[in-house]
Amino acid sequence: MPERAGYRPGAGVQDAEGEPPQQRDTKDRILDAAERMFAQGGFHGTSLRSITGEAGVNLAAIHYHYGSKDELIQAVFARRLAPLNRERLRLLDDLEARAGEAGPDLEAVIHAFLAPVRRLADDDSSRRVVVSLLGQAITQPDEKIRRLFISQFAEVGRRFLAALTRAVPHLPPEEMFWRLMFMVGAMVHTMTLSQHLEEFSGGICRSADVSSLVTHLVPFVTAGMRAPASDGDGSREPV
Amino acid sequence: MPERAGYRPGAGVQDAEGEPPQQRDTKDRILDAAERMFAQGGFHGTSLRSITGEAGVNLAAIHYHYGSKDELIQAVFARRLAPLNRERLRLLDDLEARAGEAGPDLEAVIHAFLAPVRRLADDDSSRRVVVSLLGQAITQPDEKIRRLFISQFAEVGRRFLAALTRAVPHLPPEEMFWRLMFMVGAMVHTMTLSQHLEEFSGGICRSADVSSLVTHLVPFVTAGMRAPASDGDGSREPV
DNA sequence: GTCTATAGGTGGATAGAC
DNA sequence: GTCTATCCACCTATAGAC
Repeated sequence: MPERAGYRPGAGVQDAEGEPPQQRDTKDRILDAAERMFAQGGFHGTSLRSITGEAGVNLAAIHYHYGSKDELIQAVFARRLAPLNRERLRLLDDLEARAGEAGPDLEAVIHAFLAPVRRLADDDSSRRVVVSLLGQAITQPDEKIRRLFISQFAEVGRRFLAALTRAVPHLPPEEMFWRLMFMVGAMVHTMTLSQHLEEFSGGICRSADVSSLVTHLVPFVTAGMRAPASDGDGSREPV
Repeated sequence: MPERAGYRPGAGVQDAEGEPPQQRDTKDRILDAAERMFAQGGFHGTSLRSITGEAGVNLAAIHYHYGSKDELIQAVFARRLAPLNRERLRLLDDLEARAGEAGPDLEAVIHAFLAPVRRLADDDSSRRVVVSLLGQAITQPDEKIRRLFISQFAEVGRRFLAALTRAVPHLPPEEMFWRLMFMVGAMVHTMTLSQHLEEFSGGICRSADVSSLVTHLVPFVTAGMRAPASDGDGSREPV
C-alpha cells in the first residue's frame, strides 16, 4: 500500500479489497447503520443523529448523500427488497420452465416464495436485523412506506397468485388471495419476532433462525393452501 | 334538562345517558382519540398535541389523567387486550368443559382463539382502527410495548398451546409453537392490512372485514396444524 | 379538573468554511 | 465530500392561575 501523500478522502479505500467495515464508503456506512438502527428503534423512533453516531460519520453527510430522512428510508428498503423479489421471480421462472402443462407443484411454488428470505439473514450475521426491519415496514401506517412496499410486491404477488391458483384448482381467486396474505403474514410476523422467539416461547423454541422458520413454514402453508374452501359467514361455532 | 347555573365542568354529563361522543368524560375522549391517532400514525409518529386536538381537550389533560405518553399507550392497549384474551380463555374453558377425555376438537380450539377478534372491529365502526393498532404494536421494536404484549399474551399462549398439542398428538412442542406463531402472524398481518386489502389485491378481495378474515383463516390454519411435522434442515429444493 | 404559559430538550434540515 | 455551527419547528412535561 503506497504511503499517503496528501489527504484524498474516500480515495484510498477504493483500490483495497476486503476492507474492514469501518473504512467503507460513507454512503454505505450510513445505509448499514440506518438499517440496523431502524430495525431496532423503528423509523420515527430513530433519529438521524443516532444513525450518524453509529456509522461514525457526520450528520450533514446523510443529507448530502440521501437528501432527507424519507429518501434514506426508501434507500434502505430498495437495497433489500429488489434482490429478494428478483430471486423469487427467478425461482418461479425456473419452476415453470421445468414444469409441464399443469404447472409446478404447490409445495415448490411456496418454497420459491419463502426460501429467498434466507438470504436476507444468512449472508451476513450483522444483517439479521433486516428481517425485523421488513416486518415492521409492512405494518407501518406511514403512507409512503406502504406505497413502496405495494409497488415492490406487485409483480411478485401477481405471478405467485397465478401459480398458486394453478397448483390448487377449483379454489376461488378471492380465497387464494386471502391465503397468500396468510402465508405472507405468517412469514413476516415470525420473522419480526424471531429475535424474541425464545423469550416468547418460554424456552420451547430454541433455534429461531430464519432457516428454521422456512423449514417449519413450508409444510404448514402447503397444507393450509390445500384446505377446502371456506363456506358460510363464519359465524358458526364449531363444537 | 336544567338550565346551566354556574360552570361545573364534567358534572352535567354524568346523569345523562347516551350522550354524544363529544360530551363524554375527558379521560375517555383522550383514550378514544389516542387509539385512533396511534393506529393511523404510529406511536412515535403521533404527538400528544394531535391527540388533544382530535379529542378537543387541553394538552395538559393527558398528563393529568394518564401521567405520561408511555402510560397513555399502555392504557390504550389494556382496554382492548384484556377483554380480548379474557374472551379467548372463556371460550377455551367452555370447550374443555364440554369435551371428553381427548380434549376439544382442533378446529374448535382455533376458532376459540380467532373468533374474539371480531368483537374488536364489529362493536363500533369507529373502532375498526383497533385491529390495525394491535397489528402495529406486536411488531413494534419498543421494549415496553413488547413486554406489555408478552405479559398479556402469556396465559393465552400457554393454554392454547396445550390445547392445540392435545388436539394434534404426536407433534413436537417446538413444532406446535411455530405453528401457533404462524396462526398469530397470519391473523395479525391480515388484520393490519385489512384497511388496504382491496388496494393490495387489485380488486380481487372486496370484503376485507374482520369477519371474513376469521371465516377464511380458520380452515387454512386447521389444515396447516394437521400437516405432518417438518423434517430435514429445510435446505432441499422441492421440485 | 381545566387552562395558559413556558421550560427544557430533541428533531430534521441547511449555510458556509475547509 | 466532510465538517462546524446554527436555525427553527416541534416535542413532552410541568408549574401555577383559575
